[in-house]
Amino acid sequence: MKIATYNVNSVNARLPVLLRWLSETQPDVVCLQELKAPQDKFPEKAIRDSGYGVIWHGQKSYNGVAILARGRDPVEAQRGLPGDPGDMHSRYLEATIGKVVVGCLYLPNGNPAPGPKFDYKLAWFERLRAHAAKMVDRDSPVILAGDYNVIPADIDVYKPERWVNDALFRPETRAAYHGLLEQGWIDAVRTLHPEERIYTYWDYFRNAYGRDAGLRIDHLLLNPSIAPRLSAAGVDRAVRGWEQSSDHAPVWVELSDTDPVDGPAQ
DNA sequence: ATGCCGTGGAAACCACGA
Repeated sequence: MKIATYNVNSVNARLPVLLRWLSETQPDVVCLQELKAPQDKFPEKAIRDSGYGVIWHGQKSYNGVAILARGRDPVEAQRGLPGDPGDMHSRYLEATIGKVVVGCLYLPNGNPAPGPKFDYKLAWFERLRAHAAKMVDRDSPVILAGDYNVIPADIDVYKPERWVNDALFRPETRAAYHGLLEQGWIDAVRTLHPEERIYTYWDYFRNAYGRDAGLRIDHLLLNPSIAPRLSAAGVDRAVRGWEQSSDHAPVWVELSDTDPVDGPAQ
C-alpha cells in the first residue's frame, strides 16, 4: 500500500500535473494540501474519472486539504482540527480507508516570527499534539501526513544558517515537532534514510530546484502499530521539474501488506 | 539575503506562501 502527500499549491492550477502523477505512480492514498479552491471549485469529476474517491475541505483563496483513495471512497472521520471552534482555516481532514486512519494536515507557515502568525502556528501545533496523542497508541494503523512547515534538523535544509530565525526552523518549531515524535510517531522518510539529504520543497525562484536549494518540510508520521510495515519511502522529486509544477514534490511511503513482526513466536 | 515567482481575488495591485 502506497500512501503519499503532496502540497499542490492550487489544485486547479496543478490539475494536469496532479493527474499525470497519479496515473504514473498509482498511489493508493493521497493527501493534498493548499487546494486554494473553495468547496464548490474542487475538480471532483477529474479526480473521480482518474479512478479515485475523494473528500476535501476547501477554502476560498488559501489552504484547503483533500484525501484521495484509489478505487474507494475515504470515510470522513474528522473535518478541521479539534480544539478551537473559532479557527476557520481548512487545514485538517481525517479519513478511514479500510483499516487505516489517515490525517491530512497543512500546518501554518508561521512567518514572520515572532508575531501573531507564529503564535498561531505554535497554538495549532499544540492542538495537533493533543489530537495526535489520542491516536498514537491505537492498535490500528494511523498516518499523519502533510505539509508540516517544519525543517526537523540541519540535514533537512540546504543552508541551515540562513534559516535559524525562520518560523520553519526556529527552536520552538523543531521542539514542537520532536514533541510529536516523542509520543511515538515515526518520521518515515528519515527513519529509512537516516543520513541522506532529502528535500520536498524548492523555491520557485533563484533557480532553487536547479541548485538543489531545498527543504524537507513534508512528512509522513506513522504510529507504532503500522511502523513495522514500513518497507520504502521517498520523494518523487522529478515531479518538481515538470512544467507548471508546484513548489513542493510528492512524498510517499510503501507499507507491506503483512506485518513482518507477525509470524512464528521467537 | 531579498518573495526575484506563482496563485487567487479583487482591481489594475495586494495578500500570502516558505
